[in-house]
Parts: sequence; structure tokens; C-alpha cells
Amino acid sequence: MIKWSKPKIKEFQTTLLDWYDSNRRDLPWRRDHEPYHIWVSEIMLQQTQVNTVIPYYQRFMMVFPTVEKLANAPEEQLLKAWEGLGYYSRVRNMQRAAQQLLNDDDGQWPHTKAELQELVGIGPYTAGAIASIAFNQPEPAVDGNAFRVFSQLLEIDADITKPQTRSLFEEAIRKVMPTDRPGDFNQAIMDLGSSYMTAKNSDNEHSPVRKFNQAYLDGRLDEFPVRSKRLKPVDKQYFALVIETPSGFLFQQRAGNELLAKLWVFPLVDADQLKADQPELNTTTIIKAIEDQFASETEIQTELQFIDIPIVNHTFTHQKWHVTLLYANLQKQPDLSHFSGKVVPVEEFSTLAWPTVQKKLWQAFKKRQIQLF
DNA sequence: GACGCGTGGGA
DNA sequence: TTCCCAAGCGT
Repeated sequence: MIKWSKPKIKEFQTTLLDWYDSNRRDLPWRRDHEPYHIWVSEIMLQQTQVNTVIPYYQRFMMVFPTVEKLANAPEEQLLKAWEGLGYYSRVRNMQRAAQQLLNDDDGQWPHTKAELQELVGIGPYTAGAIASIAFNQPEPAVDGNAFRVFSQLLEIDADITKPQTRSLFEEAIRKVMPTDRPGDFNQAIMDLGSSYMTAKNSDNEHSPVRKFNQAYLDGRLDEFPVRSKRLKPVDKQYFALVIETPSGFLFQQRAGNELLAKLWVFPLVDADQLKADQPELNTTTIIKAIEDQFASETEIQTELQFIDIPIVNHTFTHQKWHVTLLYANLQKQPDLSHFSGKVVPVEEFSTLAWPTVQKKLWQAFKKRQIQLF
């Protein structure tokens, strides 16, 4: 697979690391090699851009400065710290891993990639990153950058979305990695992948490793990396029930096994489900059906009204939600003993972890309130 | 091995 | 708007 000579490999290492030494980005998690710092940053950086992560990382370290603080934090505080970052299971897994570390390993970090990968939430990439950066182990850390950079340098045409392709890249990278500075090497590849060798608008003409880049030399950059197309998000229709009572608005917590697990949203009614169960429903009878369904689940009687604002759209990786707002203002405090959620006054909204779609729903509702004046 | 899991940015 | 992408992992 690798046809590079030993001198060429050595020259590549020197070129890359010299460039890195004078051009490395000054990032908050690069101030030291504390495994806790590396770990938190790597989890946050999964499928998330550096500029997005920086403020989250800084806040997180203020609130959870140690593994112990993280392990013992209440879940709502965890989710609040992660609010807006997405892929919320990451932070819940991180707390489980912190507890694993304290209970099973007496708080001592394992140094090997294999042992690191036993911690929940740490996969082959993150284990390689921690092992190489924090513990100086000569392990590849193959993320999207490494896939892009090495697929171009070596013209590797394996589909990077296939799980089996990872080992192919790891073997190639092991052969060009220096044993003395593996952490810097891996980070240099990432900096390269976010500067000269980006996915879009790349600038390979000025790349420090352009003469090692076979795809560039062959004019075949657009052919690498090879990846199969992802599926289109599935359309889903919902009604969001904005129910105002004398003591606040009704909220429900998402179940632990579903999208947006453990986050707080307005009560949602699955419109597709409703249509499937009662195909005779039309626009004038649907509100009554929703009122009935809500009453049967919560014993709360409501008189809902459509809100005359556009439907709120929100796209996730694999679902596209189309949400219609319905509003009810209950003058009398309802019996909440059969309601699974809770009532929250506006002043306390900031204590709840909201997903972005809930922020959009609230904004849309507020905008409508203003229009009434 | 395929799928579920968020969000924001850029073309 | 729509599409693709960005420091992936668990099941």
C-alpha cells in the first residue's frame, strides 16, 4: 500500500512537524497534556467544529474542573453544560466513563489505546488521540481529517464510510508516523486538514506537504476521499402544545432512548401517528382529537387554538421535523397528578436544557405574542 | 454492518 | 432551500 522509501518518510515527518511547530493553532486544550483535558476536548470535537467547541470547553472546565466533579455532577447540570452542542449521549457517556475510571481504575488513566477504548464513549479515534497526545503512544488517530489527508496523499480509494476501511488507513499511517512525536504528528494532520487540505476550498498549491500529495500531483484531488452518500432525512410532522397555566408553561422530558434524550420540550403530538390511527381527521377536527388524546394521557382539559405563524422546521441528521404550534391559556391551574412533565415559569426556563428545536419553538411563539399587540 | 444520534456553517 | 460537511460512537 505504502510505496514511500525510508528517506521520503523521514522527509515527510520533518516537513510536517516543522510546519506544525511554527503554525500550530493555540487552542485551550493544547495548553497542557492532561488526559482529562484531552479527553473532554476530543469528545466535544466529535463531529463538531473547533470554533463551536471553544466556548463550550472553557465553560465546561469552569464547572467540571476534574474527573471527580464530572462523575458526581447531577444530570441536569451536565445537559445544561452541553445544551446546543448536540449528540447529547456524549456527555452522559462521559459521566459514566468518569465513574468507570474512579471505580474500576482507582482514578488512574490507562495509557494504552486498547484500555482507553474500554471506557464508554471512547472509540478507536478518541482512544488513539488520547494515547498519542497525553501518553506519547505511537497510535494513529483516524478522524475525518486523517481520512481526507491520507486518502489524497496516498490515493487510497477505499470508501471511508465503511468500518473496515479504518484499519487500512491505520496501517498506512503507522508506517509514516514518527515514534518520538506521535501526538504532535496526529495534531499536525488535523491542523493540515483544517487549513490547506480542507474538504471545500482547499489550498493545496500552498500546502507544506504538496510535493507528497499524489492526488494533487496527478490533478485528481476531487476523487478523494471516496465516501458513499448519506441518506436523506425522513420527514416527520408534529404538533407542539404550548400550554400556559397561572404558574408557568407545561414541559416534558424526552425519554432516555429517543432523539434528544433527557432534554425538555413542549409536549409533542406525533401528527403522522394521529393520522394513521384516525385517517378520517381533517383540519377542523384535528384539534379536538389532540385535545382528547392529551386529556386521556394527562387528565388535563384544554381548548387549543392554532397559532397563525409558519410551521417551525428543524432538520436533524436523519429526521426533518415540521412542527405546528397549538396554544392554550388555562386560567385555572390544572390537576397535574397524571402529567408526566412539569410546569415551569418563564423566569426558570434557563434552568432547563433545551434542544435547538425547542428554542425555535419558543422564539416562534414569542414572535406571535408580539404580533397580537 | 447499517443505522440512530444534533448542530452550525458554507456554497 | 437544499446539500454537504465537521476532531465518531453505540448498538
